[in-house]
Amino acid sequence: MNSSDAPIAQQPGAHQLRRSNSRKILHAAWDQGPVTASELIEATGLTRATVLNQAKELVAAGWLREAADTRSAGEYSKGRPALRYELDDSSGLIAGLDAGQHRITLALADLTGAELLREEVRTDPEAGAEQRITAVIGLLQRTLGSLGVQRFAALVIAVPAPVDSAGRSPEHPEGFWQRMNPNWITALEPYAQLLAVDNDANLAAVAEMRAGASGSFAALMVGERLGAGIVVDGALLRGGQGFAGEMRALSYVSGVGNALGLGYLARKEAREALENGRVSTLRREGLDARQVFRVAAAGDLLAGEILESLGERLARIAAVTAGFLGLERIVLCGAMAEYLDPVLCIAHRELAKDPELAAVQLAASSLGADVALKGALANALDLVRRAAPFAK
Amino acid sequence: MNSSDAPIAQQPGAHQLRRSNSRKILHAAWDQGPVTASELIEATGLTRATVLNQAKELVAAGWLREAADTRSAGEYSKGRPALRYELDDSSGLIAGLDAGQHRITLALADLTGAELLREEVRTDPEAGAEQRITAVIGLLQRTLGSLGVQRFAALVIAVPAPVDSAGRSPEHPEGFWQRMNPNWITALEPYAQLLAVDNDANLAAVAEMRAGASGSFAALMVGERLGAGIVVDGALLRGGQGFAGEMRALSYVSGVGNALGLGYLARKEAREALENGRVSTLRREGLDARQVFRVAAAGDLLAGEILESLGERLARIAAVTAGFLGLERIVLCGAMAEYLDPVLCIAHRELAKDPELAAVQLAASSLGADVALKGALANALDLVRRAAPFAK
DNA sequence: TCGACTTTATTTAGATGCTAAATTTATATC
DNA sequence: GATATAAATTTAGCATCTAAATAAAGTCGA
Repeated sequence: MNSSDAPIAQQPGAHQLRRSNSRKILHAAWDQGPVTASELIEATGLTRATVLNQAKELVAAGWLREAADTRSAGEYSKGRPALRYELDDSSGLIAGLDAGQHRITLALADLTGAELLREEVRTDPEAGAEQRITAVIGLLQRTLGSLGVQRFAALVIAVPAPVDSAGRSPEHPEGFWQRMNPNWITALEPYAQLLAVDNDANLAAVAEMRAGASGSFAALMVGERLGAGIVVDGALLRGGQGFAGEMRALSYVSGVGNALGLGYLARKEAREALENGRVSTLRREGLDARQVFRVAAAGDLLAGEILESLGERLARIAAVTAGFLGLERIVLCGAMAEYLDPVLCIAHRELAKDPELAAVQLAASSLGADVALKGALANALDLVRRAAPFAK
Repeated sequence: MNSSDAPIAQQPGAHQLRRSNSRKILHAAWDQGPVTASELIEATGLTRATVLNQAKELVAAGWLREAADTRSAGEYSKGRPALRYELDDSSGLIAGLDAGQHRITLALADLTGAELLREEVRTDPEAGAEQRITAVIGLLQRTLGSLGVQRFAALVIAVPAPVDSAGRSPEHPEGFWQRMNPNWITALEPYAQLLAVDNDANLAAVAEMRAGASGSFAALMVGERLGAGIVVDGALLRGGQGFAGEMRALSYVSGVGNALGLGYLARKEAREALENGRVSTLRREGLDARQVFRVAAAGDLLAGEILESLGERLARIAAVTAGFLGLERIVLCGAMAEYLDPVLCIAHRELAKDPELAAVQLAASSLGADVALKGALANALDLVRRAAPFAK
């Protein structure tokens, strides 16, 4: 009997998860070339009416564009020619940034993931956070400016430090992690719609996933210091404060004892042996891992011994990491991956001694020295795909 | 100009994810007592019309029931009394089964998770798969029969073996894992609508999560053999063939060397010391871990040494597992957890020596000897909640 | 006991985003 | 130009929501 006016306010908001089909359609169109509506119907299980409707909206929103029709594309067909849509790759740029200790590399790609250009600047490894930030912002502004683009659709930054889910790195006694990750997220916020920071090994793992790895595996960076990106059941692990994949615990593993990288150890062992007067074809000038491998291949005894010790070490590291987590595969990443084969052979031999562990596959990555950067790009692309279609 | 009839068949199906709001409402009503529609509006953000509509349907479907109205429940209020709904807990039973080596325990609970009854049968640890299956089926049939229930809404089985995502266990040289998990999923399919098998340590981890644990931690079973349920970033790890949390790799950890449990080692070390003629108040008859702890508390030197060695061992195990994964916490589970304190103290002392590792919290579970069973129940409840509302 | 008041349920009228089916359009072939 | 084909477009209808108005069920004070 309430005859007063006052309408009862009911919750507004809503509209929640509607429009989920436009995402379906966009995703189905993403990685193929031009697609006809019929193919989209097939792929999404939606009705023709829906597909055409949504496709029209996606074109209006700048996510898709109409391509030449089926007939002109070659496939002969009777009947009315089908409309064809393709991803409007000009509608956004994605970026990956490898902010390493000595070098900062920026890679750009379009929305299909095709790389467009790459820029690189060197930095003083001792440089403070401020300097690094201005160097990166300069690089970004220059690149954006020269392309006449406001900002990137997504930017992912690879850093040599643990990174938690919020993009922060824990404190390090010497402040190294803070220097490597001076809160990039807030610093670079103006330059990308979607932004993420991650550990370089984690991004290497992402790159490996994109290249086909699946299930449970680790991407192990083997150069200067060991660090792993760990994927279990298809999901990248992060852990408290981003510590998953940190290799400090190797100090408890017998026959390993530290988390030093294979490259570092190759140099160190060679240098020490030479200082102790060992005979070898190794030269002290320009002594690096590559030289050790080369000389070993030519039959040098000392270098051979070094590789032997590295191989045994690697086998133990693989056995332990894989053992606790049920990893099926360990992929060795970094610049050394290209010439790591001899060490891999030794490690395989060692692993085969314990049949229970033979299940772990150990292999070198085929993605080259810039895996982390590739992973950053892959991750950036993924961010866009997951968020799309969003307003631009 | 095609005036023929032939209607173009367009995709049927559809209806996909609609009705998602009924799930929202059911979930909001699940763990509270009786709830008014207004409270559901608040909790779900939906309109009154929607909430009442869906609630009505959920009542019809047997998931909710109407409870006494607000007024009669005590809270005074003016105006028209609100309808109140509550979970119809009589509408389904969930079950957890701990299918251990020596003992099989069945626990039943209603849909709120309140435990109703527990049954236990002993089994010959050497019994074959067939025998174990018939024992379990007998137990289930008896229980279902006595309650006059067709089948459980969900049943989760805990087994002492690795279990992959399909519920299978890998082959074990002695066939142990197959005996413990003789493909329970297919064997027990008639007895529950939702069915899952998992490793007991994994389910212990689930129980800990239900009890409030979050982030990254491990539930470590410490009795006869070590085994862990590992949770990273809130997700339970499984790994290839379910091997995540297997502790075989401890054979590579210096000062540990094997995956034997603390209880087993306490007995073994005590027995060996006595055989070597060590003086102690320990008695050889009925020698078990508990006795070692008791005697140590009374000042026995030998027992004290044993606890000391267990503590140091535990510290290393914790450091290694936590180190690789960034675990924030390790919870010790199993029957021993209740009296494990002295060993924990020693382990804490050891961990504190390395400040980098002091971040790992080490604690005994407060969930008692039947953690795995509790986890199985929790998991079963979760299965139902995730699947609900489904046809019954 | 009656009515004012409060808080809720119920009803009614759109809006949205889809399906299903009929209809129209664009092209190739004969 | 008629015919066939395969597509786009239109139209109707349905399910599930929101928004707003209306009815109901109780309390409270006079």
